Amino acid sequence: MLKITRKVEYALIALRHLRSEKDKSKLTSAKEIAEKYFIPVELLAKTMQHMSREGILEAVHGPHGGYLIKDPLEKINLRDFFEKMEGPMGLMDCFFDSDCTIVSACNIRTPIQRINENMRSMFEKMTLSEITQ
Amino acid sequence: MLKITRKVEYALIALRHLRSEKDKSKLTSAKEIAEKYFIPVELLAKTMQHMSREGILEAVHGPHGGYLIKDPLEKINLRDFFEKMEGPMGLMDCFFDSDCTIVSACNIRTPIQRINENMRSMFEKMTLSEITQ
DNA sequence: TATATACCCGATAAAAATTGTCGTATATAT
DNA sequence: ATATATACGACAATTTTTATCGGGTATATA
Repeated sequence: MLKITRKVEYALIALRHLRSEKDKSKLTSAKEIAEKYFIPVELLAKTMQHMSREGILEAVHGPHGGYLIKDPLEKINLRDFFEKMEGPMGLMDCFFDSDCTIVSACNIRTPIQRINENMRSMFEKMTLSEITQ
Repeated sequence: MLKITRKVEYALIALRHLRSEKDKSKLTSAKEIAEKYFIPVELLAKTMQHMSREGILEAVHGPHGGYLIKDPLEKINLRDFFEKMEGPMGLMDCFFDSDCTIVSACNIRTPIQRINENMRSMFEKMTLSEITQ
């Protein structure tokens, strides 16, 4: 309950690793990171591909290729990051799918929504750079 | 991701219902609430039993029995409530289980823990009464 | 230009967690 | 006595998460 997914976890590990690279222009491959942190290669690869699609990382193909952090992590807040990786964030499903049979009778939608906003705004105030340092 | 469980959801629905009962000494059965909100009876029953074990509700056996809110909901904060219902709250498993193979190499434990504390303290500032009104 | 390396991505399989059901027991009002 | 309601462990079904597989494309280098 209230947990982040492995995908997000792996993404953070990768970012943190890339960030702590002294030479900021050094490329690091998914394989390299996966091995270092004992993460399934394929899965980490996909995760990094995802970040690259979202413009968080920059990818370079071919031998000696790999990834690079694109924009300063200070610029990306945690809410945006989580939602880029996992879609809209909500304590309950009913905020995205609408196929909830209870919905009409539901008596907690509004209050939950309030908490949700609190949570979103909390994450909005934190940036990726705070997690990766 | 970052979702509450149905169990907690059902618990909140039940609390909200009990709370809005005009006659504060009126008992309401699990069956009654389950039918009103289209929740599986057995599941809601268990959830209410759980709340009763935790001292949130008071149970009365036998015909015309049911549940009653025990102490004012203002007194219970959301962190306590969530943790009573679902165990310790943490963004990642590594804060409870210690059987994470990465742990020694993990580079994000500390920062994640910081966010975790933020989240816990956010929920600590809200009480059950805010959700159920 | 052949080859090896690395990114890219959809489909699918395996594992885990959540959600729901069942059977049985206990308490109590009528 | 009986019907109603809570109590609870064990199990089954479902859903979600996690991981793997098989095929692609790009590019450095020999």
